[in-house]
Amino acid sequence: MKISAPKGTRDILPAEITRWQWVERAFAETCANYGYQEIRVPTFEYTELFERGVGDTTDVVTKEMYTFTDKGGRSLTLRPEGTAGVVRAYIENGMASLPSPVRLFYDITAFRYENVQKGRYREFHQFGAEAFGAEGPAVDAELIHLLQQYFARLGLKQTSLHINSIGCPVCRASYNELLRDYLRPHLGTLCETCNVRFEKNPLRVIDCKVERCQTVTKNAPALLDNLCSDCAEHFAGLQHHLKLLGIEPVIDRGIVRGLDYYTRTVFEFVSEHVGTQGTICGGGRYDGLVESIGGQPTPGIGFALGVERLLMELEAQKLELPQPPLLPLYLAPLPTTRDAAALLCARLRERGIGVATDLIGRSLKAQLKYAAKTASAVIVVGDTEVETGKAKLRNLSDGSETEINLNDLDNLAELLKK
RNA sequence: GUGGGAUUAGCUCAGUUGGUUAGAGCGCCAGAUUGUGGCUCUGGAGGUCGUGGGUUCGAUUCCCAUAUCUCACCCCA
Repeated sequence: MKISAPKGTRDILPAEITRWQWVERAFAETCANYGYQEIRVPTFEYTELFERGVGDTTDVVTKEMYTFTDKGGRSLTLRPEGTAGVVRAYIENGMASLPSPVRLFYDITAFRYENVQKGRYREFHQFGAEAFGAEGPAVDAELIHLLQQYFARLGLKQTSLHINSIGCPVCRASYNELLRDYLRPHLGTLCETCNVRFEKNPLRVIDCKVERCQTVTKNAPALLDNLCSDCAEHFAGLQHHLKLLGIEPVIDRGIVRGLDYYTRTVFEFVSEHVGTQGTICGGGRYDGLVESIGGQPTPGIGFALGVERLLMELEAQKLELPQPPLLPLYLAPLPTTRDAAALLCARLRERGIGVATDLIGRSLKAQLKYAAKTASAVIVVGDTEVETGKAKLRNLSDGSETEINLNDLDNLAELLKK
């Protein structure tokens, strides 16, 4: 045991792969119901894409990227999130000429160099969806409804939807000045980080967790109350659509989001179980992103969902998760009938039946023990059975036996499918 | 980047006030009159006690460093 998996990575073993496949499949099917099509984009991109797309002042870009130089001297980066790559693909492949809006979803691994803790890894999985070309709030509501339906399908409860609007560049700029004016007299009270935030992105001061910062910001003007009329109308429209769909959001002025590209609508699905990593899913609108990466001005909105966090939450809620299936049949030969069993096994597999037989010369007793753990039925293939063709199919869960004919494989295959 | 806890068999963990061949349960493999599983009994395989230094006659045990895991801050999914 010399080499272990790198820090922040983990193996997903057969014992848990079934639940992964389950959430992946449910996500793909839910997206399909809403007209979202899957897109697969590269695991690494030119570093510049993330610097421009995610924002070169964000923690994700400045401190957490896996960046390297390849043998051709290019600076490449393992994707820290999915949106930038999808936007790049949208532009590069001329998808703007497709019928609008363009709806896409993805299922990816992403990479961030940061300290590991509960629900957070250096290589992690995200599901996401993006919609391009729709400006009005209806598409915002569509994505939120999609997520709500996905969670319902999985049986997930106790997650609440938090929404906010962080405005457009115009109203955010004027708000930032308003906020700075409010904060300036209190700079001495604010923590060190917040003094940096004051210059860089004063919005973030509001969600600082240091107590003395919170007392300062308690009466600070809220961005939500200082939106320009277009943004305010958009946010009101979103609430109207959500109400129409029967979704009740929590208006949360504290949602700010750490990625620079967000505009207007931002939202999170939050759980109470996962502790401080309670945000299972986060997303928002990014109306300026396509243009800043070099495309035509195009409104866009999307979300990313942390798959590890989703699975943790499903477990925390003690929901019944699918278990790895047992093999339908095990064939137990004796030393004299190994060839006959091997042939029978192959013939059944050719008919699409999941079946296994002994490969290592185990005793009959040991084979039955093995079968009890790995299969749901067993047939002992002995000399008598091979000669007469008559054998017993034993159900390993209740011990019941059924007479079968080893020469009538189609019939046996039918029986096993039940 | 900062701080707390941990690291002994595949897994969950004992243990030694520093002393010969380091233990248990589960799991795995095999056997209990050589054709019938789950229970029981018996036996077996499997460990450089995370790694590297130091103190000591002697270190799994004490000290230092380091790695990894884990939890939290920050940030994010």
